[in-house]
Amino acid sequence: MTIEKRRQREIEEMRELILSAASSIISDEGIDKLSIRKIAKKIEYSPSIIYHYFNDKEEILNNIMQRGYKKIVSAVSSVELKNSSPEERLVKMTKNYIMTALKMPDKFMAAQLSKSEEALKHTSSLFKGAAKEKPALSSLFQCLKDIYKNKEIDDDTIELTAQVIAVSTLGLIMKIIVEKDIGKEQRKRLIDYYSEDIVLRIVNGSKTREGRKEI
Amino acid sequence: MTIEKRRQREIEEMRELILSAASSIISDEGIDKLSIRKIAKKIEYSPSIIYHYFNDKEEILNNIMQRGYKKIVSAVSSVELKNSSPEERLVKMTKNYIMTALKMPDKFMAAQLSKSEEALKHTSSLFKGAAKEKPALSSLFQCLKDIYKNKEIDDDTIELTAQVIAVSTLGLIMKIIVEKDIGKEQRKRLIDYYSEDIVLRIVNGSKTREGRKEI
Amino acid sequence: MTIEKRRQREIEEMRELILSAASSIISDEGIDKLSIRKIAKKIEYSPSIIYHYFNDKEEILNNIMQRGYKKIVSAVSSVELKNSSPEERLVKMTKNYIMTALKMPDKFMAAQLSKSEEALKHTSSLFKGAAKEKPALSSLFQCLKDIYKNKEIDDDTIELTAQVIAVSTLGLIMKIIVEKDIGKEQRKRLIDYYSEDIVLRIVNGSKTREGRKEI
Amino acid sequence: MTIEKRRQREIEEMRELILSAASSIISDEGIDKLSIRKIAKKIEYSPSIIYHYFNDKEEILNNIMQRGYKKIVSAVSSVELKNSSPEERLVKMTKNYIMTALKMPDKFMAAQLSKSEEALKHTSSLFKGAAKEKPALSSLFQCLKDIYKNKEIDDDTIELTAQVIAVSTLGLIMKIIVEKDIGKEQRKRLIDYYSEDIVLRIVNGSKTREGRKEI
DNA sequence: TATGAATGAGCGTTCATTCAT
DNA sequence: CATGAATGAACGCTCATTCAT
Repeated sequence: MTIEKRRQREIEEMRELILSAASSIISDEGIDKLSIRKIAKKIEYSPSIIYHYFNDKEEILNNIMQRGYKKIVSAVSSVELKNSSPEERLVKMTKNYIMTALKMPDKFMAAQLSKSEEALKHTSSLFKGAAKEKPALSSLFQCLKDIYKNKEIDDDTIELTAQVIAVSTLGLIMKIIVEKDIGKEQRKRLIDYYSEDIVLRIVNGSKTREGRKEI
Repeated sequence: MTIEKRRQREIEEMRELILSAASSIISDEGIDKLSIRKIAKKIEYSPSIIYHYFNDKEEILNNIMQRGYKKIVSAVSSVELKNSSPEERLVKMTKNYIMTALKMPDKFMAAQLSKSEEALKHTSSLFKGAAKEKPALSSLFQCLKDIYKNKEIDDDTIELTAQVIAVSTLGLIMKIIVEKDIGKEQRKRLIDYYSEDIVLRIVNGSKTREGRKEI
Repeated sequence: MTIEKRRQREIEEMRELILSAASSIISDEGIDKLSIRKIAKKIEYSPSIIYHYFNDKEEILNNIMQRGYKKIVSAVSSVELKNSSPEERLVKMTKNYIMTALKMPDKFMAAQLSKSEEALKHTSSLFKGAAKEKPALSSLFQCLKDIYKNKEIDDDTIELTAQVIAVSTLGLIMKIIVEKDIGKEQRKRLIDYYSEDIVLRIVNGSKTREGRKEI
Repeated sequence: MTIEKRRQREIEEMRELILSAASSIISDEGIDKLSIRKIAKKIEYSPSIIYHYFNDKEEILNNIMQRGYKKIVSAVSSVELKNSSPEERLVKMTKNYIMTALKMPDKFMAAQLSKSEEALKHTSSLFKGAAKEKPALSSLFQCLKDIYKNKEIDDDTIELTAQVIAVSTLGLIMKIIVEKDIGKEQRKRLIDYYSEDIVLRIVNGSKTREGRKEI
């Protein structure tokens, strides 16, 4: 039994090794520069051995992506501050999302930018009804509903708002990843300002000064 | 002199020919399917001649991207509705930006996601002081200044806001590109809602309901 | 002793298992799609174990082919219709040969077309004296001798005739295999016409119309 | 003009070089062991250059085969001995066929044994009506008609006879190629006996001794 | 006895690039 | 100015085989 367990562990370790090598190549050179041979060179094994642990290149890519989704989803969903206002939760959620994504920039980018069906199964979030299907978006949607509970805003609009917040945040994350040299301080300024101010303005704001008076 | 001028012109024409061929390949097949051979076939010359006009493939790509930036900059800057409010200008700007980017999705993505120094020279916009250096961001910054002209908001914050709006818009654009099958209607809904509502909320909004009342 | 016998039997069983798996792969996908891995998958063992029972892939192939020869030989030799004329036996023999070969087209082709020494040891039949060495050809030779028993035809010529009949039949078989889509009906027509008419003409026929009259 | 002609010639030479290298590999190792890389090694060029002269491996194979067909067809069709009997023509035809095929054993085998549609377009000859479509078979068919002109034999049967003669001859050729070491003398014996005796027996022979008497 | 890890060679093909002409 | 010949590296992938356990 132990021997089999050890083998299982070794397999898992090798898979991990391959995946992390792949991840780092993606982050260094971009997803379409990833090649089996490069992975092999990086882990100092022959290319063929990779096919012992994965069926093909796509399986490797799918694995990298799925790990990303899971972390993101749990980062967003796990915000359960019971005694806090929905606004506070929204801020926390946004920040969690950003921070989690920034901890795995390569994988995150790879996942979010892939147009493959496999990837889109997880990452698509702009279609009508996405708030019901996509776990991360759904958490955001619920949070917005709480915020709007005393107002008469239809679900479609709330979903739209959730989608826009999601993609906006994504834009910030991506740019922070791409512009890798902006410095910690500026990075913090942007993230804090965005998640503590901008997001709240989006949900609470009114379009114009005049509009605001009317409320 | 004239003969040299003609030569210069011919060179420019050939470069033009090559670049537009390359552009159309990128539009048709995506940026990573671009190859020197395909360009050559399209312009009906031999592959080698291309190296008379460009040092290598990268130079071609850089040129194409620079054109992209220019289009974006002019799309954003050319909003000169003199008789309109700055808010109206902001909306128009945002929409122009989105629409222009969506007309050249592959080039836009490639440019915005490249971590190469060449690309970052044009696309970086998150560093402190970017509003003064980057033409497109500068236009946005000016617009915000107009909106805030009666308020006491320091330039740093306005720059931050401009940066956040820029990256948010970018996020929307990218997601629309990646999720290529959301349908025209939903696409329009998102773009309109974002540029006509959300962006205005960002600039005019207050953080909380309570905060808003105080204004 | 018994334990060793059992081991021997188990080894033989395993070899059998491997060979029949290989055979079925060859039938399904053709001889050049046969691979150790596929055999291993089919018998649900690891590829390496196969090397315990065979030295290499070639040994497996040689074994499979030898079985083929045996089937052919027995198909030809087993025609023991005691009460029938040698002509009838010849017809039966030819048909048996064709039918047996067509039941294992890939193996048959591979064997007959291989120029390897191993293969030629079994398949060569054109050399002088082949009728004495090669079992299948020998059966044919005997049959011809019976047919010609009242004529004065030297053994060399009879051998030559046997060889020619053998290769002719081979040609028909191969073409039927290669032209896999001729249809059952036409196939039957060809086989019947060849084995019931042509072969008899070969053995009994005379060269020219004049010649025939003389008989 | 001359320069272009020279270039054309050089291209043709290179194609020839590639094709003959490919041919010799096929004859040495069999058609399914042919690889672009082996060709390249044999002609001492890089593998990629081959793609300057041929679009892909298949084009090379098709070329090899088509050359074969043409030679065969002309070998069979060009027998125009006006003052000779149809029987004499048949003998000559058969011998020409055999000799031509044996001059390019590799190509001939490759063509006749390929199951690819491309190849079968040229080599298939067993289907009903083949005598009308296939040039080589048609020549043979005409020859048989001349032989049978005073007898009442329907075209279908004549076609069948032509087909059987064709495949028989093929069988002889193939075996002679495969058994490459039978020696010149034996080879000649077989070819002469087959084309001068056997073939005539096939066309003129009757099934049984009794049958012959009836004629 | 049987395994799984690992290798190295090979496959067809595409590519950016160089160079003599 | 423009060409075509040529290269060498790289791609994903499959294979027969070896070896320590």
